[in-house]
Amino acid sequence: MQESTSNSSIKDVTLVKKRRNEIIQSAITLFKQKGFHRTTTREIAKEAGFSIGTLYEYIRKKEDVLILVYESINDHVYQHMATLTKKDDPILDDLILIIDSYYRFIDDLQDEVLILYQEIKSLDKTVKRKVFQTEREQVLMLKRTIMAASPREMTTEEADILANNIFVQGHMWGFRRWLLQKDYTIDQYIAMQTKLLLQTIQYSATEI
Amino acid sequence: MQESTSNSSIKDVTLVKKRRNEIIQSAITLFKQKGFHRTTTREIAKEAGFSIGTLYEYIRKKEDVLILVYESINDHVYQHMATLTKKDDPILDDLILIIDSYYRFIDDLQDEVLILYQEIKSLDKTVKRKVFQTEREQVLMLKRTIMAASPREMTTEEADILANNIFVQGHMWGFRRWLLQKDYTIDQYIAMQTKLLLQTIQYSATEI
Amino acid sequence: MQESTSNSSIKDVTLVKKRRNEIIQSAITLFKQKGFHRTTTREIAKEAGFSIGTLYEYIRKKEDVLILVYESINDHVYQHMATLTKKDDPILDDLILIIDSYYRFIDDLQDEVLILYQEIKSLDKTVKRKVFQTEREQVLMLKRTIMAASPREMTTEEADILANNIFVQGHMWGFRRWLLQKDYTIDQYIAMQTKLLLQTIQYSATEI
Amino acid sequence: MQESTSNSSIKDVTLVKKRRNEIIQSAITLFKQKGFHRTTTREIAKEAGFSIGTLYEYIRKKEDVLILVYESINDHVYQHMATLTKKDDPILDDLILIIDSYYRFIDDLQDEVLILYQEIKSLDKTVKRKVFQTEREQVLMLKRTIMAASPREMTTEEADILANNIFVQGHMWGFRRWLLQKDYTIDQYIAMQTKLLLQTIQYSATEI
DNA sequence: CATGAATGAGCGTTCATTCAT
DNA sequence: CATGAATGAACGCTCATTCAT
Repeated sequence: MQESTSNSSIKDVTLVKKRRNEIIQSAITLFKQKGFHRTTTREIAKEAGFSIGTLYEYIRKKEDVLILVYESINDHVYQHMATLTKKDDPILDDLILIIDSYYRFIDDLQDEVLILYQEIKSLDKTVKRKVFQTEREQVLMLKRTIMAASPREMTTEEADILANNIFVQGHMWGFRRWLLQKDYTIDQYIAMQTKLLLQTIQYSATEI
Repeated sequence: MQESTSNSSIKDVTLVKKRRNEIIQSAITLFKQKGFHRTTTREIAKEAGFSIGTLYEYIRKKEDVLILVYESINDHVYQHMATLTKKDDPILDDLILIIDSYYRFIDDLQDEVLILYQEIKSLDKTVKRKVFQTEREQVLMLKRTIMAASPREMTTEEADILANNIFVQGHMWGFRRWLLQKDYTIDQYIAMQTKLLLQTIQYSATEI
Repeated sequence: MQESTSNSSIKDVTLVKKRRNEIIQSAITLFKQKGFHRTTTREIAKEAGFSIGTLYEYIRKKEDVLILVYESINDHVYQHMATLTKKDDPILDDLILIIDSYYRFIDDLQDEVLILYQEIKSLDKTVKRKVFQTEREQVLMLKRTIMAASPREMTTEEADILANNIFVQGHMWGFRRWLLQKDYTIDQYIAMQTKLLLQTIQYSATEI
Repeated sequence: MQESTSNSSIKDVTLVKKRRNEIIQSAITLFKQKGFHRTTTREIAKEAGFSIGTLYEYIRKKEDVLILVYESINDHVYQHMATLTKKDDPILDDLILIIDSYYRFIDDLQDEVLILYQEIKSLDKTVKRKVFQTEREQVLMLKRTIMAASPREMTTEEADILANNIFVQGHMWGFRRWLLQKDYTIDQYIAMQTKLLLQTIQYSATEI
């Protein structure tokens, strides 16, 4: 999935991978604190432990750092969702576990998800589209699991909106903290959202 | 509610109000297009129709513009929610109308809401807290309406999570467009989310 | 003739003219010493007596300075040639005076002409073409005068090559100094070149 | 003639010669396209087929490349002129052939001569003087031939200025292309300049 | 001898902010 | 009150040069 900013003046491929990971980690640390625009390339280099010149041996423009960061976080989240939903004939208990695991995963990655949301406008169109596509695929995986795990017949539209809601409510836990994390622990939040979901799934669709 | 960046070298209070509104409108126009960081103070002044010198008679720093914009959008959204939920003994149909009106309102203000989400990290702590507080109050108003309108007994936690979900799912319509607006019209989205809510509300809480 | 880099963020037109002249004079001083590439924008600003920020209120890019310098020198030289050759029915003595005046003028502008020759490759295509055109026009004016002043019939090709030679031999005095200024004073150089020209002009063209 | 930047960390003399020639050819190729300042040392090394580290085994500074190039072109042009003018008792026809051959030679080396003219300011004083000296010697050889070949008595000053004119008019063909190569082919240019020269040489010097 | 990753001084350029008019 | 010319710190980025391997 990840191919990224391919061009680098450095020939040693494993070194490129290593250095770019250092760049990504440093950038995430700084972007969490001050965002992309308030972080300077010199700060990224310093945090990564090398000089500004070295930084530019591994990227072409500052925006490339943002792209690397996006691809990294995006990949990370995507891989997790793919692993969670890869089971062939999921039952309701599987779905419950998936949601639990997904929400706890996002809880760990709160700041990274915040970055995804806040700097997307600064991204190049191509990368933006790629990020969007990855998100759509995650929702799709969730939707398939929901339909398979549901004890009752369910329209594809209904499953779709449920998948979207679960997906974004995960993100919401991270980036609307002040709204939620004062009143709930992650356990409570998961319990509440799961309960709501189950009510919906088990409710006979004909009754409305 | 709005008092903000009180310091201005200008004495005429109505003039200050007028000029600041011009600044806010110009800034929103520009922030929608290029975001806060890519918009220059010169551009804001030009868009507002006066000189850079004049701009600085009504603000102290560029960040003040962001604060003015935040307070304005925040006020706007808050006022709408307050109006929607001010009815004394709401029934279920009132709640349905409120959600409908709220989602359509957010649909109109998509770009403004995007600004709220994207530049919040750049804000001063005090202002940030104020923005958070306003959001909490909106959720609170929604929660009260849900509890009052619900045909069955409902725990305060259940109403709270429902209110939060509705609130953020409104925002989500705007800032996760690529995920939703390809597959749904605003009418369909409202219909789906309302249906889900009603299933939940009408479902007997004891059955789980 | 001169219109140049028209765009400036400064509104006061006479101030723009004044500042740009200061930029041109400073740049010429520095380009004489170290050439365009070795001169920094900060040096140009400092030499002109203002800050780097102010410099960039009057130009958009460093290359604009080179363009301004080119247009200025070019204009200057062109105007001189135009004035020299504007007489209606020149006789041989007029031509001799023109050459004398032209060579002395170039002698004064030695360093400026050197700049014209040495940085032309760095110029934008449009400006380059304009410079070339101005040179062609100067040669044309010289050619017309030669034909009019010649005591004998002369083909247009002959006059053309003579005009070209005079024109470039003027420049040559300036930028091939080491070749000439060790052996000749400007007076001697003019005398020699004039003598050669007269020999050619007076020689009956049929005899070859 | 060529000894140049003697300092190299490499001991094998023939290897040094080989590598430096590769450097010179690569540099000339690149300087023709983008000039000295816009060409990077990395590009020179790459074009020459070795690494940047290796390049710096054979030069000390980037300017050394310019020196090598200058010496090479200069040598080349000098050798040609020396060969052309080595005949012992030249007659007028020899002179005509020399000029023809010289102009055609310069025509082939147009871009190289342009380099000579455009970057001379960047050169170290010692090298500059050497280049100048080489040029003076070329003019001198031409001058001797003119005097020997002339059918009439000629003052040394007259021969000197003629030699200078021929020499620079050759260069002029190359670096003032736009002025000449629109209107003349190289054949026509040579014919015209030769005709002018012959008129001058054959004209009885006493008649003025 | 050859390599190429690392360095950092220094470049061109921007733009928030000031202040004399 | 309004103006806009002036400022300079600070940014993103380049590239000649070095040196460990």
